[in-house]
Amino acid sequence: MKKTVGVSPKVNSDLTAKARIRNAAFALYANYGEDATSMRAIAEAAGVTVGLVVHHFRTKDGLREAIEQHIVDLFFGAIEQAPLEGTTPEIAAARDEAVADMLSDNPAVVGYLRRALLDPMGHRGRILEMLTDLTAKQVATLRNVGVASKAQRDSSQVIGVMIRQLGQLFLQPMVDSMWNQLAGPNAAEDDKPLLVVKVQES
Amino acid sequence: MKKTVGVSPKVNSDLTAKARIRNAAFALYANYGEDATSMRAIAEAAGVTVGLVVHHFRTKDGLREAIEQHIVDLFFGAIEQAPLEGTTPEIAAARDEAVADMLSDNPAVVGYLRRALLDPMGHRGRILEMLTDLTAKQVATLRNVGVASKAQRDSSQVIGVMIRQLGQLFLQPMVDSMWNQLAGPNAAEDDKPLLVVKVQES
DNA sequence: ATCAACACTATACGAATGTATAGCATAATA
DNA sequence: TATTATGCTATACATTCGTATAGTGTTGAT
Repeated sequence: MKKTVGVSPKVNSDLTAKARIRNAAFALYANYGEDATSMRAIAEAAGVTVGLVVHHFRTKDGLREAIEQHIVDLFFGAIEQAPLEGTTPEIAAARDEAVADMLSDNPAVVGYLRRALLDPMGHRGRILEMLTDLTAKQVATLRNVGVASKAQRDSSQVIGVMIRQLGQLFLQPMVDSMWNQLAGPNAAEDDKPLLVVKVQES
Repeated sequence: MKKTVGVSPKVNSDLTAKARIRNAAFALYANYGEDATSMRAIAEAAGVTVGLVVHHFRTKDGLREAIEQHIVDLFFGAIEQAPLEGTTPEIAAARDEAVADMLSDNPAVVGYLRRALLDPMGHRGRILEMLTDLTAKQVATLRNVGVASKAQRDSSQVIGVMIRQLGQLFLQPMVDSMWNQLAGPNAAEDDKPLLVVKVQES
């Protein structure tokens, strides 16, 4: 395997064709959805032919698996690099911020997850399970080091983390769209109402 | 394996074929999305042939327009029948409840709107604009009768109404899915964390 | 230098899609 | 009763889809 230690993953031209294909498909899926994205559109966006897409990923299912694994890697990388020092809320805040930074660096993640998670039952992939598992393992790890608050049940805390980090991102487009229609495009951004999404113990 | 989604055949049996087709398409779109639903699947679910679908709605776009108009009618009908008596918060509560009842009677509305509203950019229909308009007009009407609270700006209140009524419905499946995976299918439902979605003045 | 593995293109095929058209039966209208 | 409109079926067509296959050039190990 050819290594791609170009250290600049943003520059697409330095990437292997396989990575370029995955990135192109990722962006298209995030913007238009998997159903509305053809293999030919992916190939064209990546600057290759359809045959090469099939060669590297075999099927469209394989392509989605690669994309979803990539998303999990991004989450893992973000959480991993958050520092483990300070008080419990400080640690939680640091982890939340690391993930928030990753999401803002990779907008396709938000778009893809919004589409995948709004359809939790019928979705063909397993990205929600994978991310829930990842978050649960992280919470468990923190607990074992004695960091996390033990006041909440495990499940509640995991759900809280996911919803806090993703819920707002999913609903915000709806708020923005309505705000644009109601207040006009040149209204003061400061007046836009603030969206609050959280979960609380029942 | 032929599975009927959403619509009970009893209610369906004395409807016109045109209404049956719209209802079938509505339920399928809500469950699987428009892209994943073929005209032939709609025809089969409605017990007719493809030709009749085309005969009544011309194109797939026409079918979506009919569905979205039907949704607006359902909202309008629900709001219209809410009583205009009592204190301001009582009126607001009555309207919220009327809409909540309608949504619980028509689960396809929730499913359809979840898909349409979480995908505000790529969506081909105009259902978000239509519903925002409808809600805005309702708020204006109440204001003219001197009912609504004037503390909030118009836009904020409209967005608040929409988000309160729909936001939770959209995110709840994600919470449920995670709760199932983390706590198991036979965990006490009472322990499931509560989802909170709201907007506040900035 | 040879040979095998790999990256990649080109073309083709069957299935499924949205839509168009022609025809049939029944009910309304004259 | 004759005619016209309407609800509906059946079939066909062009396009697009995912995927399979065969082939070309290039790289890397022996």
